[in-house]
Amino acid sequence: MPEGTPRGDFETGLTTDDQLDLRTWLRLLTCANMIEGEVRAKLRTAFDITIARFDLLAQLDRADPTDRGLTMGELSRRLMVTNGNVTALIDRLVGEKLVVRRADPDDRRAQIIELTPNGRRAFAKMSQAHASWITGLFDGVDRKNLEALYRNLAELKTSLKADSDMEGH
Amino acid sequence: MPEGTPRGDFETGLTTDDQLDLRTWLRLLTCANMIEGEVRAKLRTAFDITIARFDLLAQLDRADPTDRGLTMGELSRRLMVTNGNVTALIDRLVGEKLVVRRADPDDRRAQIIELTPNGRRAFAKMSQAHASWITGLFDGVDRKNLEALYRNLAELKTSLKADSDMEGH
DNA sequence: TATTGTTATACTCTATAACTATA
DNA sequence: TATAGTTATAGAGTATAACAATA
Repeated sequence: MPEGTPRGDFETGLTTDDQLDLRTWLRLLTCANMIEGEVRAKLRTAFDITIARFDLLAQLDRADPTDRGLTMGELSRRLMVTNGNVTALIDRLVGEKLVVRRADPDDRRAQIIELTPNGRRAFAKMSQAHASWITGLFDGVDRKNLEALYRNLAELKTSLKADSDMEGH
Repeated sequence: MPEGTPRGDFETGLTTDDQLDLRTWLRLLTCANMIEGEVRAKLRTAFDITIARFDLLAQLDRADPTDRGLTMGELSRRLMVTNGNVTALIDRLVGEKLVVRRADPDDRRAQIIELTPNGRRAFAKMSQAHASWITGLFDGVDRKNLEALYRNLAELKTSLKADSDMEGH
C-alpha cells in the first residue's frame, strides 16, 4: 500500500481521513458547547436574557443604521430560525421595550423591527459584558494558535455554506 | 505607540486582541450551528432520535466494554447535563428498548445503565450514518487546514477546561 | 449529613401547519 | 397564486427545587 493512502479501519469501515473529519467535528462541538453554556448562564444571571434574544438584538444592532430596521422575514433568514419563532421572540422583546414594531410604508403585510433607544443602550452593555466574558475564556490561548484557528474556521465556514447552498439545486 | 501593541477601539473599548477572541468565537459558533442543524435534521428523519439521546448512546457505547455500563451520575457528568434531565432521556431510551437499567450490586442507591444488544446494533448504524454525513459536510475542506484546525481546537479545549476546573476553587 | 436518583415544574427553543391579510 | 406574518400546537432541552432511599 502506497504511503499516505488512507487506511481503512476494519471495525467501522472508516478511513483515517473520515476519522479526522469526525474528530474535528466532535472537538469543535465540545468547545462550542462549553463556551455557549458559560455565555448562556452569564447572560441569564446578568441580564435575564437568552442567547436567542441576544442574537436577535445583535442582528438589529449590526444592521446598517442608515437603513430602517429589519423585517420579520429578514430576521428569520439571518437567524436561521422559522418565522413563527421570530414572532415569539419579538413579542417578548417588545414587552421588555427593547424593540418596536413599525408598519412598513411600502408593504402593508410587512413589519419593520427597530431597536428602541433604550434597547440600543441595553444591548451595548450586554455586548460589552459578552465580549469581556469571551476574552476571559480565551485568556490562556496562544495568540498564534488563535489566529490560525480564526483563519481555518473561515475556510470551514465557506465550505459548509457552499454545501447548504447546493441543497436546493 | 510601539508596533504590535494592541490598539484600542475608541467606540467599544475593545482591543484588537479582544476582537480576535470574539470573532473567533462567533465563527466557531456559526460553524457548529450549521453542522449541528444538519445533523439534528438527519438524525430525526433517518432514526427519529435527538442529538441528546444520540450523545447519550455514544457515551454508553464508548464506555470501557469490560466495565459495567455507567451510572446515572456518571452520564450526567459526562454529558454535562443535570441529573433530572438524564432521568428523562433514559426513560425514553428504555421505552425504545435501546438501554436497560440494572441495580448496582455495590450501592443500592445507584442504577447502572447498559446498552441492550439491540441498542448497540442500532447505535452502530446511527454512528456510521453520522460519520458519513460529517464526511460529506467536510468534503470540500483542505486536509492541511483540517489537521491544523484539529490541533488548534485541542489547545482551546484544554484551555477552556482549565478555566472551568478553576471555578470551584 | 451527604449522595443517588426521581419527580415536578417552569421556561425556552424548535418545527410544522393552518390561517389572515396583502401583493 | 405567492408572500409576510401570526397563531396554535407538539416535542425537546435546561434549570431548580423538593423528596425518598441509601451511604
